Amino acid sequence: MKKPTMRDVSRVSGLSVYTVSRALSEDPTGVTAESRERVVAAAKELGYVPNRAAQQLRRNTRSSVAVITSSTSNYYYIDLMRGIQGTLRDSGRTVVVADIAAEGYYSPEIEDATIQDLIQSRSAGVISTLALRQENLDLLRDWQIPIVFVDSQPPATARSLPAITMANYEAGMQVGEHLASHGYDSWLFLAYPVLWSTRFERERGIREAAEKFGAELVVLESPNNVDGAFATLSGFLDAPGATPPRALIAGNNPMIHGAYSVLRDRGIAIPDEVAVVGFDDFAWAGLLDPPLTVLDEDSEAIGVKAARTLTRIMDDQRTAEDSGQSPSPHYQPGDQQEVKGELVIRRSCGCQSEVTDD
Amino acid sequence: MKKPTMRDVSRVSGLSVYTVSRALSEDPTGVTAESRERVVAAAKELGYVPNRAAQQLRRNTRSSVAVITSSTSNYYYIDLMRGIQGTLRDSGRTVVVADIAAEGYYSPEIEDATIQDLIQSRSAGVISTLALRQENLDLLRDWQIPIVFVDSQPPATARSLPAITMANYEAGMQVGEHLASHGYDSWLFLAYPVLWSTRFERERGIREAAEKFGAELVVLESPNNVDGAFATLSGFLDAPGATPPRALIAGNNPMIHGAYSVLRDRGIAIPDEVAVVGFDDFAWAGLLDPPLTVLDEDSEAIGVKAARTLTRIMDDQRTAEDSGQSPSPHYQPGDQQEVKGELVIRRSCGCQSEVTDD
DNA sequence: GGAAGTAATCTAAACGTTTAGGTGGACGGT
DNA sequence: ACCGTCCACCTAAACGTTTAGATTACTTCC
Repeated sequence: MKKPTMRDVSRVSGLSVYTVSRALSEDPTGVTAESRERVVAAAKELGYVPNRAAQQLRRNTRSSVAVITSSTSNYYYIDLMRGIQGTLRDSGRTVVVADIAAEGYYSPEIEDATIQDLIQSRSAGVISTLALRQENLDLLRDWQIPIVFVDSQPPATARSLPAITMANYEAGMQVGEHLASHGYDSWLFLAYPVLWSTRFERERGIREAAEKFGAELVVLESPNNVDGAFATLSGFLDAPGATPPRALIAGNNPMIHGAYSVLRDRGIAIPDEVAVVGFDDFAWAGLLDPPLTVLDEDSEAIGVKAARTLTRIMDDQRTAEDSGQSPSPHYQPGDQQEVKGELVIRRSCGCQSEVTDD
Repeated sequence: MKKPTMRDVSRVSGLSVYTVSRALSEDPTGVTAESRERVVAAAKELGYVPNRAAQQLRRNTRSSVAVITSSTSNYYYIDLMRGIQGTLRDSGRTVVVADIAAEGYYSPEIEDATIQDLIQSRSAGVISTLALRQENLDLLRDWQIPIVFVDSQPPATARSLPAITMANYEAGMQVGEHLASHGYDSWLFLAYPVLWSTRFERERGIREAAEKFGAELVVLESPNNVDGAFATLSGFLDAPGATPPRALIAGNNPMIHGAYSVLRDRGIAIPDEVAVVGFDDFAWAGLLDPPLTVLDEDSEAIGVKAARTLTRIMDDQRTAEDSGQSPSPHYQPGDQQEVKGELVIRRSCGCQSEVTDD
């Protein structure tokens, strides 16, 4: 079967391609109801489906939104994507996923290649969970592709770009306060690399809390995956003369997982010997042994907000273009939003009362 | 900044668009090294990036692979995607994610719209975690878009299509045998809808095991999400005269989650009062309370196999087309693979010995 | 020196859409 | 009967690439 084109529909219906195009468009003005019916019938008979590449070329439109992520080892990504997908579906845009730091190891080459790819396919917009290289941000700007950061901040040199983030400093502070309220005075922050920019503010919050409450703080950096966290924490505990902390703060999902595994393997009791608090809630947190106290960031809501912000920017861009103005993305101050995190208290921190959630 | 086209590069370099095109192509034959340098320099100076829509239109090629999923409430999806993404990246194809059953509720309209969309964008191939409507399979066939099913089977009317599945019948059997070995004789299978075709074989295996070992079996169908599972199981237990089963088999991740939540909320001890076995391993299974015995299907390996199979088919297709033959996708018998599941014994089934994993 | 070959380059026609600018006919008002 | 309006429709030119076929310049060989 040869793929039917608009010309075929034109031939079968006996109407010109112009009329066919008009009849099949969103807003079929200038076409009699009867003609349109003939066109639709012919299209159906032939199994005609428009060629998007040709449409995009001619109309100079973009249709897909790329999500740049370090996703796949981090479970919050599922909720985030759900939020993004659900919101974007309504606006009729496709979601393309580009994982540039699979398994927690980041490579600049993959980042560059990915950006090139996005530009080649003339993406409509980008949502990124990672800070990107300045060079690549410049490229996106030149090509007028709007970007929204989620979870992570834009890099220091481009702080005005839209970003939906958690109030990470306050979150770190909050965690620290809670640990202090239990009387713990030696803390360990098991952290992922700074490439994920949430790290910076979270650490700052924790650090200030430690100072304020006179706790001792060790920050331990691990690759952003479970095995790395496991190895890093094991290595720390095995070092000669090392003393385990009284409380452990796990920076994100993989860190939590690694930490729980290490503690369980060594028979260290949570929370009696070491208390644990994690960042980023996830479905199973309440069913772990013991149920994990986390600072929850509501990833789905963040995803929804990011998608909405991006949609607004893209829509503005299109109307600006239609009225002949510059199609540069127009960012507003309100495009930077902070979402408050919430401490979900379960038992790993030492609290008795477990909140009833799932 | 106006977006530079090939014509601009041609003007700046002083060479024709033909030479520019050749010089920038993968295999720059018929161009002097010097000319090519001039072209590359001009392209770089202008910040030229080829327009993929134009390329696709002219070359009649496809570049992106769509993953159709019911993903986002099911955690095995992460591992699956990791397998697919990693494999496909190497072959230079983009991955597009289309979620047609978010939250476990499926809608045929979304399925149809998604398929239309895939055809419009002339996708190179499809990987689907769900059985699709016959009508849509016909469409994909007409448009010569190859498809590989993962996890799920193709629908009954198209059994010859490629599929990478777990040996679900054997898996069900295996679970049944293990429960029987503990002496449990009343089982409850908490299942998701048949739309996810793994359901059928899993149930058959369990059913036959129940017969073989003389156990009583109740099958309870729930929407494919956590809340649905919670409600369904609660409803069952609350029914007048209902007796809780001695063993509960949870059909997949959301079912496990719902079941664990219900049992914990009601203070029913696992495994002493009700033993639990789940399908599909996930990262946290070993850290739950109690650690969950599961039938693991190695989703990442399945993803890798699916992506490899699809890549082979797409490559064949292209070479066939280049040599003037029919570009219909050519499926081989070996494209149907079954991956063996493995019973990972932890404690929720009643076993004492816990395997040390993660 | 000239025929014949070869390699580098060019010109121009596609690919499948959308859309500016025209054509022609029906209608109504004078 | 004439002019002007409107409307449905058409023709043809784009959009940014790739590529078949033509052209040119340069070698090589007799």
